[in-house]
Amino acid sequence: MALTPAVIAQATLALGDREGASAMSMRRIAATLACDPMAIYRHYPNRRALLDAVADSAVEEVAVPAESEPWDQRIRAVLTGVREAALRHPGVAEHIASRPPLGPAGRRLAAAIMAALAEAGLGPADVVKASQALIAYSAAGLRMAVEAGAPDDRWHQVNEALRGETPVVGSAEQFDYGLRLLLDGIRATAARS
Amino acid sequence: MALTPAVIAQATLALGDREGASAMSMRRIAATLACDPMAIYRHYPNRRALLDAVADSAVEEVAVPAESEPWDQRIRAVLTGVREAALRHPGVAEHIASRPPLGPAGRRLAAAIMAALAEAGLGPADVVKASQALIAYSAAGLRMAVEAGAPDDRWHQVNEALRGETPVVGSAEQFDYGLRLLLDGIRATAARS
DNA sequence: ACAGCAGGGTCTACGCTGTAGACATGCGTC
DNA sequence: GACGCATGTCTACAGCGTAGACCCTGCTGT
Repeated sequence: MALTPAVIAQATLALGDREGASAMSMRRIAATLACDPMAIYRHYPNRRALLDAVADSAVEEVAVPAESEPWDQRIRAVLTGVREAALRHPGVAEHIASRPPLGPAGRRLAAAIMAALAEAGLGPADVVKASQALIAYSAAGLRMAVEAGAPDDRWHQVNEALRGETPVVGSAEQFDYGLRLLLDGIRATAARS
Repeated sequence: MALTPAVIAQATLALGDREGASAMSMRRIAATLACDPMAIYRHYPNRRALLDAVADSAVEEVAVPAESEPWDQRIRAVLTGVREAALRHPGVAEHIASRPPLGPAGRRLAAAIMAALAEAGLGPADVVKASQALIAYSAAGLRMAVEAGAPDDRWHQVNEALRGETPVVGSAEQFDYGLRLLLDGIRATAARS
């Protein structure tokens, strides 16, 4: 298997899926590729650049919703799509949540969100700010979901502390609730202007 | 200076203020305390527990707003207070944003938020979910603010990409905008029920 | 056909990390 | 005085990202 950026990224993604984020060290990645760790640096300048590429490739799975759908449905589709794609690849989920959507797939989705916000009636400045708020919220929710999975994590402890019904921290219901709050707020803001 | 948990935490906080998050390694902390790195483990089980304590001590600076104020003002006061306290201590800011408010200071503030949400008219289950949404959003905004400070960071690059006016990613205005969206959403939800 | 060059893979090594485990020291109690 | 316990010290381990030098291989210019 020839060593190319795409091959490295795909192997890294698979390794992260199998063994989690901490397994994605340069040495472990190289081991699965049966090459020297330093060989990877011929294709990526550093580890962070590689993880950026891996994160973007995971986000590629998310479909851009049709423009015929209402703007709020489109935003929900994109953000829950990213969330689900990230949770399908827990190894890179935290990295996805940590960085702006600068890869091609990420930019495509960010553009879809901003288009939907413009359609909602927000001005250009508000579109940027609202999209940042949506992305920030989603990133944090994703991060919580990933961390609440590890039993030794503090978020997991919070879940146990307020046990009584189903886990709340990091759950899809929790995520959706906050997303609704934001969309309600956007609707109100758009109506005011 | 006798080595106690409080002394260690305070020295760590000061070190982080001076030299940033990456300086807060066990060895560097021990160096400023003029003790062996392993001595710290007599007072904290591991590095994470120490950072938790440091984070909580930074949050202690935030005042709980008077109950006479309207509920939304109280929430804004707490969250912007935490944000400003964290930015005053950039070394632990990211750690504050990464973990639930489990220390005494953090729990006090979380309780204030939940009380305000109850006063807004939310039911018990919604209080929990809305508070999680607020905390998640604030954590992400804080994280962005910290990272957008480093010139090599990707969020910083996003700022430069959409330059045209003042920086938006991680700014206080940006944070406040999203917070208003959430509070508007909470108001709408409370009104519906 | 042959020299030269560049791209890609390998090897070694540096400085750093968190922390386990054994050892030393000093102090309060019986 | 003897013990035990808390505290600090030392060494060592397994791992990390990656800089810098080296080598091989295949293509290009003449």
